[in-house]
Amino acid sequence: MVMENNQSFKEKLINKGYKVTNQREIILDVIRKNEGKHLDTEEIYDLVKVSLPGVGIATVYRTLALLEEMDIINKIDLGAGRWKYEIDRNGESHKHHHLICSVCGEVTEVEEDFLERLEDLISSKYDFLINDHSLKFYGCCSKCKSK
Amino acid sequence: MVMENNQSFKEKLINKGYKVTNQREIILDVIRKNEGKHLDTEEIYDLVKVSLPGVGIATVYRTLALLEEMDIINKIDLGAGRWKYEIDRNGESHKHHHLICSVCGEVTEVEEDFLERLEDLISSKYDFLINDHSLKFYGCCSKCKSK
DNA sequence: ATTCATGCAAATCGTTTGCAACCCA
DNA sequence: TGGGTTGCAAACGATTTGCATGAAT
Repeated sequence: MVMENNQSFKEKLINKGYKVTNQREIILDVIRKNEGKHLDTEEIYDLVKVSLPGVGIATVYRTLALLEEMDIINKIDLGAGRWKYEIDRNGESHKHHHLICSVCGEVTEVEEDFLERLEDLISSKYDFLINDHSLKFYGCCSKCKSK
Repeated sequence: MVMENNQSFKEKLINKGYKVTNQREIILDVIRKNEGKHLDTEEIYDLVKVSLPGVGIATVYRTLALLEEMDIINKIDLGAGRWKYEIDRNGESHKHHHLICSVCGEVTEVEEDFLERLEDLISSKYDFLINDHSLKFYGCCSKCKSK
């Protein structure tokens, strides 16, 4: 199968003493080719099975944990016990927020980050050192509104 | 045992054809008496067992779901798969944010709500009708910083 | 007496782990 | 060859459900 732009992934694996396997390449490929779709573990598993019918879900869980540890993907907490995976863009994952449609479940990214001043204010008022934040808006997306 | 200010709770139960039981009164009492402590299900269970040693955890789960359905408590999503319960204050539960200490797990409430202008901006730019939002800051609380 | 609620245990769901077989280096 | 990796099944923790018993009305 054809892989694109996974040279650094292979190198990272080798550098850490890990092995380059079909499963790992296909799982990362599925995440890359579905960027923006905010796949969860089960959805990734289903897509990987298309190329690799015999794959076990344990391998998917283990590979997602590995990719996260290697800072290749981020596990995004959508709240309500839901998670999604997305490609890490140089540690800038916290620099955007999510719009979560309560009707269809669609997740849209809001590229801006508006919270710096608010962080400063809270940080001093509550004497709390802020490392990260998570901001989600729940409601109804434009597609669902028009129905 | 002495219960305070649960008249409306009893009335609501009766109005809906539910029964007033010791378990239900004690569980609500525990949540009321620990407001601000952000108890999860297991912690509520442990506290209820003090007054009612034989209680089953299924009863706690069922009663929490009932209290939520009756708008007496809110289930607050703290992210990272963690939840807490708090007394419903007339649907104003979304008007505050949470500081979550990554070291000790302490949850502090930030009473202010700063997001109205941001909501307006996002709402028009993304054509997304916002019903609710969730904002969490992760970091290190003052107690843990000083250690 | 009737009906709903409870406690218990079994079932379920998503995730993790132990282990023998397997495969990449 | 040898150690990391896989698939499978069992284990796991949190939550839910079925059912007979027990309590509230």
